[in-house]
Amino acid sequence: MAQLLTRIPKGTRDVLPDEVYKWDYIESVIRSVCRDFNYREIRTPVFEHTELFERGVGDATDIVQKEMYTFEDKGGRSITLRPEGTSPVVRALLQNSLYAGALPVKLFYYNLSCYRYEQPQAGRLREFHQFGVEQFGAGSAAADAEIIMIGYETFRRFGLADTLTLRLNSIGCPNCRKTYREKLVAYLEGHKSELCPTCKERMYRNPMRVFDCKSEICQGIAKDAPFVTDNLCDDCAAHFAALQESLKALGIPFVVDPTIVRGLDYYRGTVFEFVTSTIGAQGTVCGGGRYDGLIEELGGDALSGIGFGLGLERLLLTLEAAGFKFPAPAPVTIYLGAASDDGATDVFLTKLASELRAAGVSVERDLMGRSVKAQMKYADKLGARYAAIIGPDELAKGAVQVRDMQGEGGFELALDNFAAGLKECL
RNA sequence: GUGGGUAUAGCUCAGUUGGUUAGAGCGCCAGGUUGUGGCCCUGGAGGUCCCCGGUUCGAACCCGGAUAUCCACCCCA
Repeated sequence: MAQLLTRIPKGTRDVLPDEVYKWDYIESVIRSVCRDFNYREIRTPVFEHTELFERGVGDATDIVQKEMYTFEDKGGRSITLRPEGTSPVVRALLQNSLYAGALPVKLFYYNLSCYRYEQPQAGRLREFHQFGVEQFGAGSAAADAEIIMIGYETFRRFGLADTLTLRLNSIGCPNCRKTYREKLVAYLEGHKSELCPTCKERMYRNPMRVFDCKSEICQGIAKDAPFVTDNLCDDCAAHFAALQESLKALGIPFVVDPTIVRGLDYYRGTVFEFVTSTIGAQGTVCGGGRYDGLIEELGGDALSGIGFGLGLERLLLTLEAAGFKFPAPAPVTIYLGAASDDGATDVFLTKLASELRAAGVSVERDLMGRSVKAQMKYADKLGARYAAIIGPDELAKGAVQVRDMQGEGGFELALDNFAAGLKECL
């Protein structure tokens, strides 16, 4: 390789021409899902004021900040590249009073690029892309079920319904969570001496992390620890039960997993993840939950919200691991070659290509001045449906032999009516 | 931030105990008579063996460092 001036930044990816069609296909499927559920697209800027992403309180904040791409712009404002999709959407909802119309407000975003300063690994990049849905105003279990259904339906349309596991949990409202937290900490304090150093250290800061600690000893302790799901208040328990009933009625398989945690305080009640084991250690393809506290946190009136984010790179990895066959893009319809490099032929090819394109036929013409044989090889490589080689003979005769590149033989077409003639053969 | 693996042609990779002009497959280009692809055959182009230093008569190979990348940990809004 030649000495390059610079390479792509760590944790970022080029999407090359040979793989763009996969992204196009994913987009078309996801847009069809959003249309069927009647969600409307919203687009927000790549960067926001840093305060927007700093809203969480407590220890989560500085952990979060460590991974944010934050800088000062020329006007002295603190700017951050969005690390996630939900808070910009909430900001836009409030700023544009989208809540003032009929509720619920149902929004989605697609191919939202997000930025986090992390150590890259399988399924984890510094720039990644998300599809997400957000729904505001409905606090019912039916609303939860609809959001989860969108995720499930998306995976189902990709043939991944059996590849992914839906994990479901309720982390309760602030009241029952507080009670539960005290209970859990008290339990852990009883085993303090046995816990691994990490768990000991985060016992007060983030006690629920003990549930996904890798240490066998901690797992043994966690097994008998009190679960959130057994310690919900009556309202939260009823909501969670109703959601599970809905999912059962819909035939959506799930497992209740009390270890699913959300780091930030504004999460309420339902949280869920769609997880796969086929793409490495970062197997959460889709994660979401109810965030009834966020809207107030950002200065709005009390309004419930629920949504999910779905990692498009991880979705692509999952599809490829499953051997998914993406529909191939249509190759060029016809290759126009030059039998000689005289000016008249060249001008004629230019005009003919232009006519065909104006008629909606995709055309590639010789630009390299290569031999006829080399041009035919090139047309073959392109996967062109047809090829026609034009030179003085054809111009004199007013007709050309069109070769069928997918089979044998071909047919003759008049040059003065070529576009119309070719379209009849398509 | 921490740990491990890897780094040789455009791509995927060989490369002997350290020894002369560093290889294969694929891809690319050109030929296999005059103006027609696929299969086959022949030829060609293309390499600072990631970079810097060390050991040695001699380094792609051994040693040290740096960088990049992959994977995992951490974390996961």
